[in-house]
Amino acid sequence: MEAEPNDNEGGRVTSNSGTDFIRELIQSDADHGPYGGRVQTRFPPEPNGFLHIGHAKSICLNFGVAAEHGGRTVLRFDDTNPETEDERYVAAIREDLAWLGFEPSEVVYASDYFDQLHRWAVQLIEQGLAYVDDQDAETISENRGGFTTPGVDSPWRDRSVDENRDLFERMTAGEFGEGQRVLRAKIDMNHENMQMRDPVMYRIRNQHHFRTGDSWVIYPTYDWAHGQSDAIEGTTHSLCTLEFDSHRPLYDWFHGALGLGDDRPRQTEFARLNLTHTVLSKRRLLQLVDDGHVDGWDDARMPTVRGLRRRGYPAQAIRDFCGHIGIARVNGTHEIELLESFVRRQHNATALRRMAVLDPLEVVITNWPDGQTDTREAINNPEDDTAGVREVPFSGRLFIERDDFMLDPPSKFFRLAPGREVRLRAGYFITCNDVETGPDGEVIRLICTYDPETAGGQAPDGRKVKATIHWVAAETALDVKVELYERLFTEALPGADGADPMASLNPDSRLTRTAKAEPALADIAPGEVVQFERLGYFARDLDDDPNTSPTRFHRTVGLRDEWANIQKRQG
RNA sequence: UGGCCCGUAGUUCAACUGGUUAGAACGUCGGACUUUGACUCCGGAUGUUGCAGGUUCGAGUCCUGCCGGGCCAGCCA
Repeated sequence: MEAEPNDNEGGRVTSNSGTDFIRELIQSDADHGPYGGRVQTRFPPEPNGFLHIGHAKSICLNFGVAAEHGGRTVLRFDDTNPETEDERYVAAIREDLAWLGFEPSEVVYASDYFDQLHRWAVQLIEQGLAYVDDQDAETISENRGGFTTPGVDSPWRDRSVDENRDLFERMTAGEFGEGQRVLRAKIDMNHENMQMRDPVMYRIRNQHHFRTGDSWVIYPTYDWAHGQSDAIEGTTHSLCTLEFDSHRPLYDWFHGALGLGDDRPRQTEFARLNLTHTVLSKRRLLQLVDDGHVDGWDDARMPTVRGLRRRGYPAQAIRDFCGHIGIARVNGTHEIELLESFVRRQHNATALRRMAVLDPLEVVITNWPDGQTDTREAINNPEDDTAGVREVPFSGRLFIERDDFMLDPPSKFFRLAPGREVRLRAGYFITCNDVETGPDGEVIRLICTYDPETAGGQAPDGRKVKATIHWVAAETALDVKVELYERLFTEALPGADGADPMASLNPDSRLTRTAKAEPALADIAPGEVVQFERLGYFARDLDDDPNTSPTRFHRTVGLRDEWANIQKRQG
């Protein structure tokens, strides 16, 4: 693995260093670990929500490291809690995973292992390492103790093996109500690690499970199901986020108690992804949806895979980002700008160019032959010779961007102003001779002339212009709805210092405009991303009717904008 | 309050496991180029490696103590 830092060959970007502590561990295990060179990972989502960019990091890691060693990655749905889980999430997760570009070696469910888990639970009971507790949830919680106070043994902790076995079978058979009894591991109520104070293995839930139906009324907890599922599948490296660090001793304890061999799975934790100006917790995302701050899980402002997809973020850019940010044990927050830079890099190479005007200002060309329409040829993508050219209609009445004109421009402003000449991209040079203003002094129309000698954009006399601006011919313009997005949260770290994250929700995170666009925009398919010249990348809505002219675009990300920086600096 | 994890440019990560002047990306600033103020190219700035001691010829790396942040007391995952 001699990857150069930030190697961008073939459009694939490697991580900062090309390696990380997890890859080093796996390499070492592959060389002389207990797995005989085998590497197997798993991605274990709970089917109760949609995948987001944080999951993408985990997916890239799990699938990435396995692939690097010719290993396998299992997609395992962690369906141990029928309360919130549902089939529809399974479908969505599989779809998102495929869109991200990953194919699992196998698709399984923790519920596939319910029989085995149950047999193992009985085994632990017989070994005297698990017991049925009759205490209710509140009492169990009280008796668990605190960080500085030891726990109190349950009065049912020393039941006989026979009684435990009998009670557990009756739990399984549905003789008791929810919350009446649980199965607990018998470890140490005085352990300094709270996870080891006799954790619950099974609880009673009289609920219909979307896969096992009504055949079970007891369901394994995460701690009991997860590590054992890993073991059943032959996972070698169980990679999870930092908050499970304190669960690792328990993860290992179960395997040890069951007498698993040295080739049992090992858990390694890494930092979850955080991104500025957004939230990534399931709870917060749900809140955004439920409170109607966004249209749904697939709203283009959501950091969900579906949201990013609608927004026009390419899977490749997401993968490159995940590969680049690396893996560490430090809980940090990545700047969303980094993700955006990968999105731009990708689209710059591949996106077709089109012209659209978001805030139209009318331009009348006084020396243009009345009623005549000309056709200009424009390059589809200067970064890609194979993308070809297209025809753009030109006429005596045009729209340009309101921002591209100033009545009284500062010295740094290069664009159009009274008496100034600029180039219309792929068109002609035009000069502004006069300005029509409305009652409040606002500019409503520019009176210009064009230079017929500058067709194609070059002046035969060699004179230069300081700016090239985009434009659209009025008569042939398409009206399209364009969604402009700003940060979902104004604060870089919503909820920092204990604040309510929702307090920094940006009320103007979406701005809808009706843009004037050139006719060739009709060539763009739903889901496809184009560059509106000088403005940014825009994705045609996925649900737009492919048989009609485009009606809706989402701004994926703006272009880098030096002029905006200059303005910002000068206040 | 106890235990565990973690502190390296603004941000995220490197630093060949104790060895020369601590690097890169994104961001930022300046310049070149330009029919996108984009892209590309060149260059600059930003570090008391959290702090204080210690070991050593030599410490970002090892040790001790502080400080700061995160996680843990669900029958959630």
